[in-house]
Parts: sequence; C-alpha cells; structure tokens
Amino acid sequence: MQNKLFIYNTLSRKKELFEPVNSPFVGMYVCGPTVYGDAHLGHARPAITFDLLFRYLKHLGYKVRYVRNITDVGHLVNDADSGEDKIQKKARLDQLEPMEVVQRYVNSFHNNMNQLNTLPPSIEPRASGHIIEQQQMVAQILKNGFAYEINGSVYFDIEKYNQKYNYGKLSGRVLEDLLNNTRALDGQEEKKNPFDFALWKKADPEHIMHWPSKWSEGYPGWHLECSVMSTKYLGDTFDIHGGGMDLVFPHHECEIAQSVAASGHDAVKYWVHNNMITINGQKMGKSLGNFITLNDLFSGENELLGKKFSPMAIRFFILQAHYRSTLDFSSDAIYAAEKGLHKLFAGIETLNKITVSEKSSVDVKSLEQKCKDALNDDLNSPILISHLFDGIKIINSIDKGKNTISKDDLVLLKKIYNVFVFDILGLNQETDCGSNDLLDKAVDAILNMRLDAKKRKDFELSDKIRDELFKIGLVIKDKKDGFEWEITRQ
RNA sequence: GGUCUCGUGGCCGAGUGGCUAGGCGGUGGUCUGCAAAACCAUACACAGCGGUUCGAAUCCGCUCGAGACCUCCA
Repeated sequence: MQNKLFIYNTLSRKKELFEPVNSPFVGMYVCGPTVYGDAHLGHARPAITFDLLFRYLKHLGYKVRYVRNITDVGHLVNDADSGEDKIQKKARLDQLEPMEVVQRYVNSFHNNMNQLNTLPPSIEPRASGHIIEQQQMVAQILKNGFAYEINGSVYFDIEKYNQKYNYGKLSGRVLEDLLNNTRALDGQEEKKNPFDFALWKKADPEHIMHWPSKWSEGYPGWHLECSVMSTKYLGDTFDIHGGGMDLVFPHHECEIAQSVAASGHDAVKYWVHNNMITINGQKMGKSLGNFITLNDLFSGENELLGKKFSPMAIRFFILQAHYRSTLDFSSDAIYAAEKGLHKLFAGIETLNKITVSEKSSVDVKSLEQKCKDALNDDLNSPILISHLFDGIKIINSIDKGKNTISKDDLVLLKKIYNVFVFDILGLNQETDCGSNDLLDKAVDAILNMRLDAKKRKDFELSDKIRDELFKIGLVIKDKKDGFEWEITRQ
C-alpha cells in the first residue's frame, strides 16, 4: 500500500493508521440531521468533512458504503427523556402533519447538500423506518440484563453496565465523577440513576408520534437509532463512525454502551469527529439561536452578511480549516475564501492553456507527493490547499515563460488538479447563474462598441460604458487584444 | 463546580524543538490612455512569566484569556 492514511481516532486520542476491518470494503456511518428546520452552516461542516473522507477513501480504491441517517423521531426538546418531541413541536407550531415537517426539511437539506456538491450517501435510513429493529435491540439489551422496564418505559442501566464494561471511554469521563457533578433535572423520577437513558419511552396521551410495543405505546430513545441502523447496514463491526464533536457525549458514548450491551463487543473501529463552527468565538447552534442557514448564506439574506456567498465559497471556506479545529465564521473570512477560490480556478484555467517544452524546470512529482502526504496526515485539507496554491504560482511562472514544463509533466500536473481539486476536495466551477446566451451577446456587443471608442481615443465614452456596466454588476477586464468580463456576485 | 481543548501577524487559518505554511487585506511593482482584473515582489506572528535544551512559537510549570462537553445540538 503506497498510501498510508492516518486518521485521528477519538477513542485513542491518537492518529491511527487506517486499516479497514474487511478491506477493500469500508463502512462509514455519520450522524445526520434532525429534520425540524433548515440546515445551517454548522450542518455543512460534517457533511463536507465526511464527504472529503468518502471521496478520498474511494480515490484510494476502497469500496465504501456511506450511511448517513435522517433523524425524524425521538429527539426531545427539553430535558433528557421528558419533554416534547422536536418534530412534533414544530408540526404543532406549523399546523402540519409531523411527516410533513420531516419531508419539507429533508428536501431542503438534500437541496443544500447538492449545492455544496457533497456526494449522496449510499444509504440514508430514517429512524421512523426502523422502529421494529430498535425494539429488537431494546429487547436484546433487556435480555442481557443491562436495562430495566418501569411504567412502560425501558431505561439503560448505566451502573450495571459500568460494572462489566467501561462507560465513558470515548469522552474520557468517569462515571463516579459524573454522578458527583450532576445537575438537577426534572422528569427523572423513574430512573434508578440520573445517567440512565431511555431506550423506549412510553408516550404521553398528547404525544402523537408513537408506535406499539410489548412495553407500551411509545417511541424509541434518542441514541438507539444510530446503534441500530449503523450495524444493520454496515455489519456488527464496521470501520468509521463520524459526527460533530458535540455528539461525543452523551450521544456516542451511549451508542457504544448500547452496542456493547447488546452484542458484547464494540461496533466501531474509528470514531471521527469534526469540530464546531463558531461565530464571534462561540459555537453556532440551534439552541443558542446564533446560526445562519445555508439558504441565507446563498441568498445573502442576513444582517450579518451584507453579501451572498456561493456554495463553493462555503465549501472552500470549510476546507481551508482542518476538520478538528474550530472555524470562526465572519463575512470577511468567507469573502477571503471566495477570493482565494477564484484565484485557484483562474490558475487552473491558465494550466489548460500553457504550452510544453522539451524539459521541465519545475518539480511536478514532488508537488503530487506533498498533496498526498497532506491528505494522509489526518485529512489535512488546508495543507493540501496551500500546496495547490504553490502549484498555481508554478503554473503562472510557466505561462509567463519563466519556467518550462515537459509534456509528461504537464499531463501529471493537470491530473493533480483534476484529482485533488475536483475529485477529492469536491470543488467545482460554478456557472454564472445570471448568465445566458442573450446576455453574453448583448454585453459583447456593448463592449465591442467600447473597444471602438477606445480606438478613437474617446475615453470619456469608454469609461462611461465601463462604469455603467460595473454599476449593474459586471466587471470589465481589458486584455491586450480585447476584453473579458464577468458577473460579480452581490 | 467537574472533564477537556485552545490562545499564531489587520482577518481566516496550518505547522512545529533548529529549515517560507497558505488565503484575504496592506504596501511596492508589471500591465493599462487611466483604472479594474491578472500576475510578480514584499512587510507584519507565535498571550504573559519562568524552566528544560546547544537551540522553543513548538516540551514542562504557573498566570491571564477564550471556548467545548456535563441538557437537545453538526
């Protein structure tokens, strides 16, 4: 294996050599959204991070099955195990059928994910479609003695589990410490222990999303769906489980406990977590209300923005930071990313024009190696991008005649940009959305008249044309033998 | 309060015990009728104080500051 991918495993807190359980097959499960609102910038991060991983693993030749769930039931608004279902709440507020809410936001999510050019997962299972499987897992955990039933609800018995296994190994928590520092929460009377969590919850009379079971008319607990759906589609033991860092505790910790309690062994080999996007240094999140939806970013309709940003600018913005670092949002930061992306694509256009020589005065092979090394080092996309910018400098120097490139090297150089920029980073060149054939011809006609004016040295007229076009959003770029123009984004 | 993470130049953001990160912005230049765009070249940094070391921004300790998780959260 020439490529050795190292990936940071939250479980060991180390970068580990990636070796699939059953090579060349790779199973990857990523926690998807709870669909009760439009996706915001925070949702874009795991989507893009694991899209990058998905693409890179495929590039390395693995057969990857990528499963990302849709949570359409079971998450509660308030305290753990009491309170109202988020989707139900939203349905009540909007006077919609719960599944209507789900469908609306699933559609919106898919649309946003397409805009960001993330590849669709291989399987996108929904919690509501796996109620029976979840009940089966609850039964198995009960049978194994790590859960108890009370008043029609079933709770996971943390203390019992911790006697035999280690609850807290993912998040580095110690159960005793947790117990000593518990906040007082309401609605926990039924539980033996505050850290016990619901596997099955009896529905209150007003609760409209519920299913029959042998314990009660109720609904599944909020950690269960991932344990169930990941192993159902990826097998008892699979390679990668991903998600946001905020899910490490308690969500993923509980998932581990459930899986181990049910099957006796861990299901996941590598736990991979992306960090948060912050705004003014603080986590962007639904509950804090400081989030910006992707739709707002793309349309510019937000006070914080002052300008709209293309999906690719957002994608590039996220890829310019390492996935395990926080990334601070600001309009300026995304603007900078957008400009950088423009420069990258301009360089690639130049690459497609440069001419070959007998020999190369540049080292293309080492550029390729640096790009590979960057990704192999825990998906270091910012380093990869910095090398790609170095390459752009080389491309420009060849174009200007300061360096030369051989035919073979040019082929390789083009391959590098195709593979890394388009295939792996998943960037694409967006077509000008406002552009069309008629507009192209009209602007060309005007600019040809401007060219005539310039030849007559009628600069007053030519400048006026340039200024007027600029005002309506067109930038004119004069060239030695003509002109180019493009639409500026507002 | 407990556990953990982080503090890099105007901004975003890599990295690391000795070798330029990169992008945006700034400045200077090439180009241009002038601009713009593009390209080239540059300056600006490692929170503070100690310690380890031939050498630390990088390791250790302390101080200050910010944040995450402990409740749904990507």
